[in-house]
Amino acid sequence: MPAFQTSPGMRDILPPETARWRRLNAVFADVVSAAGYGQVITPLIEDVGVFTRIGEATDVVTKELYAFEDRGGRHVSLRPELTASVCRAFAQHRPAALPWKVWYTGPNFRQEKAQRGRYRQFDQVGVEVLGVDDAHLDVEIIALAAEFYQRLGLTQVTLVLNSLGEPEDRAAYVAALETYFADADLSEQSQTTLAKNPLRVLDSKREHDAVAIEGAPQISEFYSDDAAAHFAAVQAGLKRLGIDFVVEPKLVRGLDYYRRTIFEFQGGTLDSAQNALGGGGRYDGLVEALGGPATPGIGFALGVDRTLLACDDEGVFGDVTRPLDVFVVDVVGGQEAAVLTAELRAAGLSADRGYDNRSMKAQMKLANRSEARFAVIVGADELADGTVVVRPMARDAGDQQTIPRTDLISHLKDRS
RNA sequence: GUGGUCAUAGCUCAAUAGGUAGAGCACCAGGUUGUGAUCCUGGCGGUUGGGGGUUCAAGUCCCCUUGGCCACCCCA
Repeated sequence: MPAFQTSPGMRDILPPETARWRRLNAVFADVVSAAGYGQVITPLIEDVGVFTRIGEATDVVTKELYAFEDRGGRHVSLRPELTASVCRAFAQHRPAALPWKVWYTGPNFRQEKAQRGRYRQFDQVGVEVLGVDDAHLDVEIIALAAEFYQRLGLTQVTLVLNSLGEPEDRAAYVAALETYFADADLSEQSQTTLAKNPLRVLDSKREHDAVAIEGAPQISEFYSDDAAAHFAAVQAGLKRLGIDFVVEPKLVRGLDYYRRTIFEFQGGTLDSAQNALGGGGRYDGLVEALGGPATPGIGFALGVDRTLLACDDEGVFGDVTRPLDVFVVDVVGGQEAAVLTAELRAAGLSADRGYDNRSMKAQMKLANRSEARFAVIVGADELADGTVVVRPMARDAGDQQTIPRTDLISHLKDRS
């Protein structure tokens, strides 16, 4: 057993898996860049206050924060999510040109018990837009996420949609829920939840609570005219773009800052405990809560791990490793391989080589394992003649040939 | 955080009623002194997650601990 292993809930991501990560990020960057979004990179560590503002009734903040005091006595924390950091950055730098449309990718940290698709350090990709209240923006945001999934090849993704109404609507609804649930037959855990955040009771998966939740008042009964109109506009916009969705009145997302539009993408193949691939919503009060000007905002974050799991389950987005062009086999000491790989790489061809002056057989095995398209072989004869052997590695790619060493680059380029 | 379950070579797994750990894959080396992917032979490789206990004897029983997985919780 090794002396050290990754901490609980943490893990290494090694090749070839890392290639899939890069690919996923590249697809995401393509989608959002094409929509005018710029990348932001914010610190992993923030003043803990940045995160405590996102909700006193949120486990992410109250129980799972990696908070500590640094050597200067500052109370800081690893970020549990990125929306708060982006809003803090907005409040700090006050970009003048609105809307401010940004995207990001990176790790987040939550100290909860890990299981499949749920790690203490987990990556998200996401976008945030600040400064625009338009329902068309809600539609655009959702459409971007949908396009991302589509580009990956995922088909079993369900968009679940709801609106929490304006803050006053939400407050009125919460009050109504409190009254209703006070007399309802709830499980012990849900009664605890009720005291902290009545909305969250709707999320309970316990059978005990099913009847009570079924009969609970619906948020839609509390929408103001504006909220109802906004929600209707969002739905109409999605239909116009041919994006399927399901309105789920009981959808309440974890973070407390959401207002009006909220949405979640659920994978069809994952177990319910991890089926939330990603989600987001409108958070019109968050920038203000962080000391900035009153600014509407909306965004989403998508879990990279879970998205990759969903890709596995659907059998899409499989092998993304780029095959090598050339593997150089040098059985005359290794110096020739050093020169040849340098030349090949400079010419834009990918090239690897064998080391330790191993036998030709051993080096050919390496060439085979590397999945290179060609082996370039240099032995004593070739060295003396100023030639190289170019051997195609695929089964039906023809015979190897000996060519002048000076022709190697052009020869390979002709054959690719 | 609570509960359940599991933990044996790098990987996937075996090991009858407790008796001093095996296989496949992978890796390495050979198979007529230059050539891989098939095949054959051989080799390397484990103080059975860690610690303690019961026993003449424990991978196999008991306790503790660490970690994975699953459910709850929460969320991406």
